[in-house]
Amino acid sequence: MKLKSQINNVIKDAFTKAGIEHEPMSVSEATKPEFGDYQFNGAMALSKKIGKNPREIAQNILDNIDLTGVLSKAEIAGPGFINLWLNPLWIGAQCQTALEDERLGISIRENPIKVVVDYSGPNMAKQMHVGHLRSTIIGDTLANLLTFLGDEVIRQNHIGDWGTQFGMLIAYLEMKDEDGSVSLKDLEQFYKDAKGEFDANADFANKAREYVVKIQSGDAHCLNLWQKFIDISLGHCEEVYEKLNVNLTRDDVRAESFYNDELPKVVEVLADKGTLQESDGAQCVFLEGDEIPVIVQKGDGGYLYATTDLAALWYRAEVLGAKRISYVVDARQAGHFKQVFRVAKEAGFVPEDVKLEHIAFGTMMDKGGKPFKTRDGGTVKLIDLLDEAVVKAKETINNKEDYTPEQVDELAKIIGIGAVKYADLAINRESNYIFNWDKMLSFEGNTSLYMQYGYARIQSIFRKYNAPIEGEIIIGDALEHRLATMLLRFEDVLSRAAVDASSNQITTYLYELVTLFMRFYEQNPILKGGIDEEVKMSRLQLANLTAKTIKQGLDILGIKVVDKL
RNA sequence: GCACUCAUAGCUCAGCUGGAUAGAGCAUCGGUUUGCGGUACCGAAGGUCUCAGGUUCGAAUCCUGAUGGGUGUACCA
Repeated sequence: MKLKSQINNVIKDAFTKAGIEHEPMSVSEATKPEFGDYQFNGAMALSKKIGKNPREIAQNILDNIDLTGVLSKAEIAGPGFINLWLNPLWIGAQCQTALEDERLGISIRENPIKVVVDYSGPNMAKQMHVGHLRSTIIGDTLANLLTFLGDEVIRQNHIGDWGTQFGMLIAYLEMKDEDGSVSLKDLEQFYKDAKGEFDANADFANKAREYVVKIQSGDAHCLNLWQKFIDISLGHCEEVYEKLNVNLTRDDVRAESFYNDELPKVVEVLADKGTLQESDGAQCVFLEGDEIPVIVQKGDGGYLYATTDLAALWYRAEVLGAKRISYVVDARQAGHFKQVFRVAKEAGFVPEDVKLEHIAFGTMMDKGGKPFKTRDGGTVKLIDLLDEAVVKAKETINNKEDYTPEQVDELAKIIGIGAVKYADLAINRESNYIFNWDKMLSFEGNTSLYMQYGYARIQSIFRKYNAPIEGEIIIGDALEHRLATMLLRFEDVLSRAAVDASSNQITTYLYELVTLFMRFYEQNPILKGGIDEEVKMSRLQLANLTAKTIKQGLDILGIKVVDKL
């Protein structure tokens, strides 16, 4: 239900009837319940354009506003605000419609576009660490969200599988002379060992360098080893994706190496356009206003990540046909993407109408506000963090004796992983955020457990009331009215979150929804004695729609729900 | 040096295209129960939105400057 545009239409009609030629600005949610459900603030803005005083304009709009359908009441307040009340009959009916629909009344985009979401992007030389968490889950949420709204989403995992370090790694793999399944269990250690050998053993170092060249020139033996290495390393990542409940598969992988053949062409095209300049032996594009050039080819002839990114942009826009390309990458790379996007547009790798965006996010910090590290200063492996979350989640489960050990484990997984993801997604992605176990595993405040608890509580109602539900949703009091309105806002929230790629708009909404439901439920009994049958039916349906909305919202965030906690 | 970014309650954070008395949670203090899941709900207290100007009928939000923090600054990705 596109609630806001429904209300906007009513205002628009009022404008037409009132003979106001201007396009009305959009209504917004009322800041307080006393001010109604929505408010229209456009009268003040119009006052100068039309040359009348705002209250007069507001009165004119008010006189022409239709109060028989969507709205039931409208009032002028203050300098010219128009406060709007939704019609209880109408919102009741709309909730009913939503409840009967699989998609909860949320429309599928009429003009869907192809969107590439580039996220996760682990380095095959190392194990995934906490730094990959945000890219992975923010990107996954964006992809889930756009898919749900009807866009054609192409997930792209731009893994780092190319570069000088791989010569060293496969040379070391060969030296160990085994299939890799043992020594690659701990990539971090393997990398360290290889590096140790590289530094200590000149013969090995030479061989490593030799292997870099061999891979790049397509030597079968080396490529074979390299492939084996990548397969195992990617397998580690997939374990993490599985644990994280993230929808990335091998089909989504377009590695750096995938673009190898295109790299010389990128440089050629730029040279043909005349945008290329040599500087200190390197091939560069100097952008107007930027001091630092974009280097696309090194002095020794090698290519750089900007080159690969340009090739990838071309591939995504021209081959895949994307109209929106979203890079979910650490905010520190803002400068890089700004430049690469400009070059891509100016050189025509990407058509003008394609939207390129860097979905930047901040760093994960520890309690002291420092970048998140292990006690000895190393990076925290993502898999360890997730396992710890599950262990800690287990401690929060109260009546373990009600479940089998397997059920407890399953529950702990859902709760623990959900808590980590929710805590991250609930923060405005652009700011750094402080990682805090106690906070994220708390049942209080804007946490996943509060949502889970709310959801489980509703499920408990339906376990108790196991009979057919008939009748209509009747909006009887103020809390029901607010709850129903909140439920109908879901699509507006999702649309907005899709534009801004901001998951925290979804979490904020869910938190408000659950809070509102808890209040509603506190004051409006459902299954207690003395409740009128019609009212009971109505409230059961509101509860049901609330639960479905929570579930759908968390599903987009990639978080599972459980019926019992 | 230059560029980008952030600054909101003791703490952690919301605040959408500028709108009415700036909102939550934690912590503090107080209240609600013969309890449909109290891991809940209600209330109190807590703010010169870093500072100084400007634009506007109207600014936490937009612009300029200052201060303080973070990040980036050509052949790594």
